[in-house]
Order: sequence, then C-alpha cells, then structure tokens
Amino acid sequence: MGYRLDEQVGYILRLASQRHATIFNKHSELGLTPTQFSALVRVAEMGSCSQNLLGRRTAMDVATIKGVVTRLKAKGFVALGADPGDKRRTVVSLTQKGQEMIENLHKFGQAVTDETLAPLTADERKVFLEMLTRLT
Amino acid sequence: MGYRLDEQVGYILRLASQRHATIFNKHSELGLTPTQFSALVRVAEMGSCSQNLLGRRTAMDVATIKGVVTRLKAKGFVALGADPGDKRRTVVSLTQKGQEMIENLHKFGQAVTDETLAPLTADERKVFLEMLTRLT
DNA sequence: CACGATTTATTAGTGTACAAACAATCTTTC
DNA sequence: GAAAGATTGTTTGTACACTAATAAATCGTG
Repeated sequence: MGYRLDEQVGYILRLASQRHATIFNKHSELGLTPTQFSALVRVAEMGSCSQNLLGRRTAMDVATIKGVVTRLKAKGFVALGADPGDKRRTVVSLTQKGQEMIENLHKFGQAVTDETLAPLTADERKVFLEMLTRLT
Repeated sequence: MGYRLDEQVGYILRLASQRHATIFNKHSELGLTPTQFSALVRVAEMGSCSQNLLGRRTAMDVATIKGVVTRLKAKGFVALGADPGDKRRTVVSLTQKGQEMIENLHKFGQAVTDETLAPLTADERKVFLEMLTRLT
C-alpha cells in the first residue's frame, strides 16, 4: 500500500492546529488572535523589550512581529517607545490596559489548552507534549 | 508557578508546524508549498472531483482551496472543467504533467515525514501520530 | 410544480507567515 | 577613528486561512 496523506505528520499537524485555532476563537471575547495572545503573554513575561527580540522569543520573523505589534498597539494593549541606548530599537511595553488583562489571558489560555487536550488522559498529555516539543 | 507560554499545546503546535514547513521547503525542488502538495496528492487519490469537495477532503475552506487550485493550474499540474450534470461545479483533474509527478510527490512526502519525525523512535512515532490524530 | 433551503463558487477584507531588499544604526577590528 | 560586518526595523510580494456577503444552480418538500 502506498502513500497516505491522512497519515502524514505535516497534514495531521495542520488539522490539529486548525482545531486548536477553532477552540481558541470560539471562546474568545478578548478580541485577540492566538498569535497576538502569544505575543502579549510574552511581553508580560519578559517586561519591556525590543520588537525584534519579542519576535525571536515568540518565533515570529521581523515582518510578522511588526504586524502583530501594530495591531496590539491599535487595540491599546501595548505601547511603543524609543530605546535611549540604541536608536535602531523600538521598545514594546504593556499599557495599563494590557497589564490588567494578563491574569485573564492566563486563565483563558489554560482553558483553551485543556479543551484542546481533552481527547487525551492526563498521563497521555505529558507524553504527548514531551514528544511534540522534541519536534520543534 | 503560573502560566508558561512554552508549555501550551497551541504554541508548541505552531513551532512544530513551522519546523515541518522549513523541512518541506528546504528540499523542495518541486516548486510546491505544503498546502499545494496536499491538494495535488488528494486529487490523485480521488481522481477528478469538484473544487468544493477537494477543499473539504483537504480541510481547506472555499476561499483557500480556490487560491490553491488557481496556483496549481497556473503551474500546469491540474486542469479545470465543467461538470455536465451540475452547472455550479468546477471539476478539478490532473494534467499529464500532474500525473507524472505523483510518484515523485509520494517519495518526497515520505522523506519530509521521516525527517520531521526523526527525533522520535519508531515506536514513539506510532504513539505520537495516534495521539495527534485524536486532537484533530 | 413551485418555493424555500442547501450547495457551489466567487469576491472582499483581515490576519498570520516568510523571503528578499533596503536604510539606519551599532559593533568589531585593524 | 574608519572601514567592514552585524543588528534592527520597514516595505513589498506571495501564500495560506477564515469570515461574511453575494449569486447561481440544484434539491427537497409540500
């Protein structure tokens, strides 16, 4: 028997990502996309940092992170400033509104993760995440 | 300890998908994207079928599959025709060039899958794919 | 048979995602 | 301290991916 598309990692990864995105968007009253969510949570983790560094720490290239930051700023969750020590840099930091959001984001993110992993038992989840992480 | 972005399925799924895409593109002399690849392999599996059905069987919505089919046609891998029994439908079929490609596509796809799963042992792969499939 | 519901396809709009080319600034090295 | 190289950010272009709106054809039920 030959090649079966339905059994290829790449294809199944795409399906799983789709399902996750659907779950995320389903109960998103936040008005954030999964990517914007990641960037915002990361800024909170790191504190203020350059747009470029934020991109690296969220696995987004320069063009992508620029768009994401632009939209987060438009929504009032982050502010942009200059780096006194390096004129090339744009510093991204949380606004008041962004800061107040973080706790909710964590709760929300946990719920999305739980629902996404619902088809697996607690033991399976650990094994699965460990293996998935190895594929990154 | 709180919420860690690096341990969330959604985020890791995104990283794994990125790595897979990189592997795919790295040795792609085919001039196809992963999505185009999937659609083309599926057309070969199914034989001629409507654009809409092809979209459903490759998990692409109507807008996405239209773009993919347009580009596959531009590259000469598929041809579009009318359905005699249903004037709404656009029938997608392989061209000669597309047909001759299929065997290579399978070989190529297998290589990409193998490299993507390289960090896992043979036993782990089976378990992983089974669990990943449950998340779709 | 006719009318409402469904299916198929297109279009427009938003949001990732990456490559390539560019400008400005910083760092290194001599 | 000046040239060479690296880093940061912007812009353009291509390709998914989904939503919503529209239009045409088909189907189902009364």
